[in-house]
Amino acid sequence: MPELVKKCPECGGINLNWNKERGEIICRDCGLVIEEKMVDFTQEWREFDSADGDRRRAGAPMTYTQYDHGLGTEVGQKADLFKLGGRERNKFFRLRKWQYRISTAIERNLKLALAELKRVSSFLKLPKSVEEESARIYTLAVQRGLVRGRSMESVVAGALYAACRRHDVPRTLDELSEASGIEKKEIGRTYRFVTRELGITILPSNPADYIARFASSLKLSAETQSNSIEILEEAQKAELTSGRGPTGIAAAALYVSALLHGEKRTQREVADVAGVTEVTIRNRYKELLDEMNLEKEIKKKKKVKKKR
DNA sequence: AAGACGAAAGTGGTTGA
DNA sequence: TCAACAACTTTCGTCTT
Repeated sequence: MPELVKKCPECGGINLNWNKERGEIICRDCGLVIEEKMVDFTQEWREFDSADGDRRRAGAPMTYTQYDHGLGTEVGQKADLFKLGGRERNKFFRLRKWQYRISTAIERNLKLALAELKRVSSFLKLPKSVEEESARIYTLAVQRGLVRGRSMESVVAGALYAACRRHDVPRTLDELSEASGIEKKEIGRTYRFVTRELGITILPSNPADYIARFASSLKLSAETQSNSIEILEEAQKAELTSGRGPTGIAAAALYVSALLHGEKRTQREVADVAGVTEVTIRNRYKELLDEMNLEKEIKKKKKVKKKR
């Protein structure tokens, strides 16, 4: 925490929280944001100049979730106006006008879009890193004019979806669709379009990334969860996973694992949280049984039950 | 009665000519 | 641009628990 502020000017509290990432100081008692866009005093761990090892930089940390990156400029201020002569004053107005024209269209769009983005992101409880990434993607998309002809919201949703995938915190299209109010296919379309145009490469999502979330909403034990990941790994070796929807595979692995651990969930329940149908689970489930020697274990379970 | 299973027909998207 | 194709869904009837 920099020396500048020690007490909250509003309530006098000393319980201040310095959010380095956003360059804000916030009073924990009254919630007042005391200082925004302040200089980040933490060191930059990159070497700028090999001649001296001095690491430094200046300026507020840049962020994409603020429409002007937190670095916006404005030509002149009203107060300066009175110091200028007629000619200078004309020049001043001209410059201001240009500045306004250039930036206003894109910025207004970004301002709205980022508000929407934050809304959806917080609805889905996405981490800050994903939010930043998607804001970056959206900004690029706007600059390339990719939003034209598409609704702003759908591009936002597409950017979020892409960011989720890149950060290995995949959300299903259904979830994104629910959070943003955009149709699933529309999101998928803009997602593909934007990533293609921007040359963003996305690895196919790993089913294991879904396990944790599905397991917790099904209230399954930790063992069941880790076991299902083992099942997934075997399935991947047996090449059961390529070309299939990752959610279906994750759901099936979880279903099998739950059976083996005596924490049975119905196919319906698993299907619902995974956003697939029972039929898909059945198909994957059957393949899993075929390829792995799980049949015996399942039968064992059944026998145990009969004895009781 | 509810859940599991499987067949058949339909949908949206990819691929290759 | 169109047709073939694979994955997935919807729907429905049957079997099992």
